[in-house]
Amino acid sequence: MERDSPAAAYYEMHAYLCKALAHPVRLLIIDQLRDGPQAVGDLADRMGLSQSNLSQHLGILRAKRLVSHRREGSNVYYQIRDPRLIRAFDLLREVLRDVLREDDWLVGSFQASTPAPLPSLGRL
Amino acid sequence: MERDSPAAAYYEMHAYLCKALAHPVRLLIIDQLRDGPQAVGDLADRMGLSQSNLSQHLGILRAKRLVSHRREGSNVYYQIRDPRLIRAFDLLREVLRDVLREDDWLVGSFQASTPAPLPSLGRL
DNA sequence: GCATAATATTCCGACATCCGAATGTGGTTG
DNA sequence: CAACCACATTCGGATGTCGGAATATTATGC
Repeated sequence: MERDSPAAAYYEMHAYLCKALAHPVRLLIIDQLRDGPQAVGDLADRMGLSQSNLSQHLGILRAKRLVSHRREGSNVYYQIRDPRLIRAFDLLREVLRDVLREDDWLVGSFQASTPAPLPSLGRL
Repeated sequence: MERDSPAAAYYEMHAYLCKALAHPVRLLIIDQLRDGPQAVGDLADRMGLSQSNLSQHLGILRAKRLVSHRREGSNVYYQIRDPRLIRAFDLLREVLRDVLREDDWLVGSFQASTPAPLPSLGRL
């Protein structure tokens, strides 16, 4: 494949989109928006995140056109743009479940290399 | 807020998996393995990547259990473990297509001047 | 207009990822 | 075993990402 072919550009953009999924907080946000729009404040409360940090993550999802937002009064409501995003999310989660079932992976390489903790939430 | 709840750990691992998709070269690899196993050397030739770099990316996919590998003679063959990975790949590519159609986010602007902070990953 | 609430953006130090070069490892061939 | 081949791993510097604090923006109520 040529280095700067249109195909290569497509993979770059695809990766650019996927980077939005490559962070636990943003996955949590997507999962929270699964059943409809949510106001930023409510999300922050429920997720136990700082306002600034949540807003930054929402900004990333917004820049990549994965969520849309509208003002309503003094609040801003975010929602998922495309339901296929949820389907992709769920597919990857299924893959993850099977990976975890196959071998004892959790106690192996993962925990060693990722010390980052997270606020809790939600249904699995 | 329990920062180490099982739910949070799940999102962390989900993100850890997604990071494998968050790079154009690894997406290209996944696409190349779509129709069956491939030897490392063939992949390197076809993609025009350095041996070292390809091997590092394969190592990441392998560590996350997204591909499996087997020796055969002096070659090593890689393949996708779970077809749902391909489905997720395709879903996200569809979402990308529509995103690009909605706003004219790409056309002409991707290569010359970046409207939103699109990352330039040097060379593919 | 002023004060306040809700959200966004900027700045910056800490940490993670990327890639090439060099080096290591295991299998094959003579 | 020695020389190669196919591939993996390590090292290091450049570059990118993260999150908190501070600051800016946009509405609402008075």
